[in-house]
Amino acid sequence: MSKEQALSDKKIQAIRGMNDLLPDQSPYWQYFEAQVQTLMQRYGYAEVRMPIVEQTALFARSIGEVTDIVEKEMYTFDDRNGDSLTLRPEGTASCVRAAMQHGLLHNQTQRLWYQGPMFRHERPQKGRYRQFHQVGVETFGLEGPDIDAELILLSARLWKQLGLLEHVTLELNSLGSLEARAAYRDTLVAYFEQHLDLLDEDSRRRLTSNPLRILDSKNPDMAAMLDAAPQLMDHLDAESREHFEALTATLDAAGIGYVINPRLVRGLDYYSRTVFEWTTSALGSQGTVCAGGRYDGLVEQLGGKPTPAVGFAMGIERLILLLETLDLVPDEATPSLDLYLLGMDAAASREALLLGETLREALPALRVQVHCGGGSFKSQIKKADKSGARLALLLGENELAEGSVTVKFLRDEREQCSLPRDGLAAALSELLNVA
RNA sequence: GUGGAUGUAGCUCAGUGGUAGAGCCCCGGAUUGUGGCUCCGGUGGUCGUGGGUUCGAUCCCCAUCAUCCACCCCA
Repeated sequence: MSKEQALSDKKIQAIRGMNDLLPDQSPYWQYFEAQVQTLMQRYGYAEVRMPIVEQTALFARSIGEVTDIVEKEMYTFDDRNGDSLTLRPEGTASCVRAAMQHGLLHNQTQRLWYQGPMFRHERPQKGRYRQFHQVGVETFGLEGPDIDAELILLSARLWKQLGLLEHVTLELNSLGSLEARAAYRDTLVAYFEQHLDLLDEDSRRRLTSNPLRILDSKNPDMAAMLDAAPQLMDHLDAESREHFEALTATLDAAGIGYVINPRLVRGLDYYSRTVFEWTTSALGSQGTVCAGGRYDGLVEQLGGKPTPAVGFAMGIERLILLLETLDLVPDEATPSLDLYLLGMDAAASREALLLGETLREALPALRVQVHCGGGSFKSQIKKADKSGARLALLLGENELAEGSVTVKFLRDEREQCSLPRDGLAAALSELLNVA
């Protein structure tokens, strides 16, 4: 079978690892996004929105040429003029680019956030998709540990709001300054080279690409050797140590629990000093729900003035999965109808449609659905019930003749009643307690 | 990229080498203008796709695509 034939015969479906968000799920997302938006406003962070596509070089230069993300996970293609473009695999690089390009970093500090889709060509799995969504938070121009602490407090407040705080763990580490990190890296590589025979295949590969990540290995055969490896914490420069100690002291004072994980190494090259991760054990192997750190060198690396920066990103799919798993989405997050209007015949149906408009005009908070598509009276009432509405408003010949509506209580044991259409809004407002 | 499991109705799943079933959903009826419960009836499937073996394949074999789980990676 030719490729063309295969394409034409095949049902068209979504790209692997890229999901549709359907009506039963969208309320969860709206709930989460609303929580995030108000939280950011409460901390004085401003939203930015960047394009989904950037020049490939932006990611290669920021994330690191030899990381897995850049080497084999990016959606990269040529634009019609031959430029190499890439669907963003993460948001920080774009955000830095945007902030630099528009002078947001010129002698000022910034607290920014964004959200949107990211793209990585990985094998899909629970909590890991090729198009996934992140909320990113980035701050610029602030070098002290106070802003590191603020970001962690902000994220902790979000977990608290969502009811997740007791289900996630904060892991902390410091990578030291870029210089200290580079020196430690050399020490570590030297150590591993002495124990080459103990390294598994993956780790040998990482010896040249990202030796720090070997520390993170799950291979039990390597555990003893890794335990004996030189510790990052012992190789911190004095300033980084001070920075880290100030951060933990602030977290202690704020009552935020954490675990210092000397093996916590973020995968992206641009991190230095503080790195942290919020993890959960409730999601299987993709347990990192939020992660970030300091990247003081990145702005300069991308051609800007040296600018301290810290940020983090949350994985929205993972957080929503967690909220679902733990049944933490409140019922109010799924909005239900107040009224379902229906008419017995064509004339009454048209009247119902118009009455719906009148009521929405008078009571903006009212949630009203008008039956469309005809059908028997009985089937229309069934639909009213299924809609979840609290009341059904029935219109028929009698109601049209006397200018009334029949109000049927769908959720209460209460006799239906007749109300005049004059002043109906006021009567319903009282009945439903809706403004 | 590697390993394993699974693809049958819109959904959740039975099933057999002789071209298919249940429950839920949906539609209609029992109830001339009244939902939820009950009863009766009905719509709906190229058994993921392509090929092979066979008189005959949804079932056996191969390939492919998709989903899930783990590795890897990471949010």
